[in-house]
Amino acid sequence: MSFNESYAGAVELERDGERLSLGVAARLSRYLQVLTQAKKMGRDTISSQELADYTHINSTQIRRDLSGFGKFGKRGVGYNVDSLLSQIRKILRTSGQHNIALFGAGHLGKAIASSDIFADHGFRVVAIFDTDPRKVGDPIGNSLTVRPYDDLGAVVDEEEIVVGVLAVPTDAAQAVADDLVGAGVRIIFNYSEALLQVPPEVTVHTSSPAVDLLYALYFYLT
Amino acid sequence: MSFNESYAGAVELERDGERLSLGVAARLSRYLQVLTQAKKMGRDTISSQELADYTHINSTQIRRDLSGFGKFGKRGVGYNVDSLLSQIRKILRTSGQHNIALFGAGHLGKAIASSDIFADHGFRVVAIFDTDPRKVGDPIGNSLTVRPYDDLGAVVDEEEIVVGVLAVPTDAAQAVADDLVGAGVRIIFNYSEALLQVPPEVTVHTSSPAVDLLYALYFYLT
DNA sequence: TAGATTGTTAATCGATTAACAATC
DNA sequence: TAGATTGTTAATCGATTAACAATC
Repeated sequence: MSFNESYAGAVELERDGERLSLGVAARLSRYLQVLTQAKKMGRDTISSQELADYTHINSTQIRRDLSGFGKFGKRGVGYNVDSLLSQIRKILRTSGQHNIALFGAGHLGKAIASSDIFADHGFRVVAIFDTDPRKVGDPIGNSLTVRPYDDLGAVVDEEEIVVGVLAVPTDAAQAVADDLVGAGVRIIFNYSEALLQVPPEVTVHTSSPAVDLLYALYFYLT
Repeated sequence: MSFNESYAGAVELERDGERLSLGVAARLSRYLQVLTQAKKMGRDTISSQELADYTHINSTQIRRDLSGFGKFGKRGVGYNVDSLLSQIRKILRTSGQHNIALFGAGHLGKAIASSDIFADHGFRVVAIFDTDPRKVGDPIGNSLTVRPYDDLGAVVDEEEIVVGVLAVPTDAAQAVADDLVGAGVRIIFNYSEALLQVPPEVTVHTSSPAVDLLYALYFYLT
């Protein structure tokens, strides 16, 4: 492994599997999201202040986060969108391809499956399941069709699924979580309101669009 | 105004419009969400450790957050679910009724409109709009029908809309935001990927289910 | 009593912010 | 050069964590 002296901060990242902190990873992801959109809008450069306006993250914090990994900006100009995009992708290791299975072909499942945000960032939704036989075979998004729930185990193995996303009704969520754990999946994304019980080696992340809205409203309305 | 000595922390909250910090408000909302679900599951009490397991917030942090407003727990037992629910609701002032207008009757719009989480917390989606004339009049959720987009101004006035939620395609979001601002709405929730330009007195909160997933995956996968 | 869990302290770490020299 | 914006320092604030007496 070799690296330039001026990227001393990046050493931190590489050193014996040392992870980014949750906070830094979250912020870098948000910069990535804004940069991706800025690029689509044809922007060449962007300043830390503009990133701050869009993310509500303090501009000093942004410059600090970035300068920890190298000198990516030009004083008086800002950051080059393309170059910053590729730097952050490198830091977040988004080059790897990770496969996702989605459960529930209802409104939320369709909304998630149709989003182009995964393709934008190197993730792929490779399967969508539903227990309703009438939905099996329905086309979803560009390239998927709804599969029968019983295929879960086989698909997890064959497609190397690392994440299961639950967009099912609250009272169905625990059963799906159990089956995913049984199939060897260690990361579960829960968009239902269920409080899931899983073994300690499995990580559950719960959030839902409506809950996000609520949380922010509490703040803005007071 | 009168209050018990033992609730000294709450004074902080009442004192001349002093706000909760963003962090505290966010965490209290998450406790509320877990408590609501725990209550539905028939639980009577819950410990700070259980809240920590479900929210991934440190249990000491949780006890600290709560003890700032009063002594809500019983040592050796935990917190009474009902009583903690009502205390947090009081702190977050969720008694008030706030009306929301939703834009976009696609998959995400329908998913949000059908969620019962708003009703659970004193918010109401009172209108859903779409520019597609074929969707106008369609029933959504329990009590709504899709309204024509041109009714926006009138509905904002008549229904006292305080929040506009954008579940529209990215390239349509800015136009809706402009119209909402023109109608006097000051809080916009953006579930599209668009980077919205609004006047300084308007707050935009951008998030989308797929982006949330991305952000957390970066962390869990490394 | 014995076991469990709160409420609280103290120590540490990371986030936030203002300020400003460096420099494009 | 003049204006803008980065990279970085220093000071402050809030979050995190361990530890433990109080007490249910």
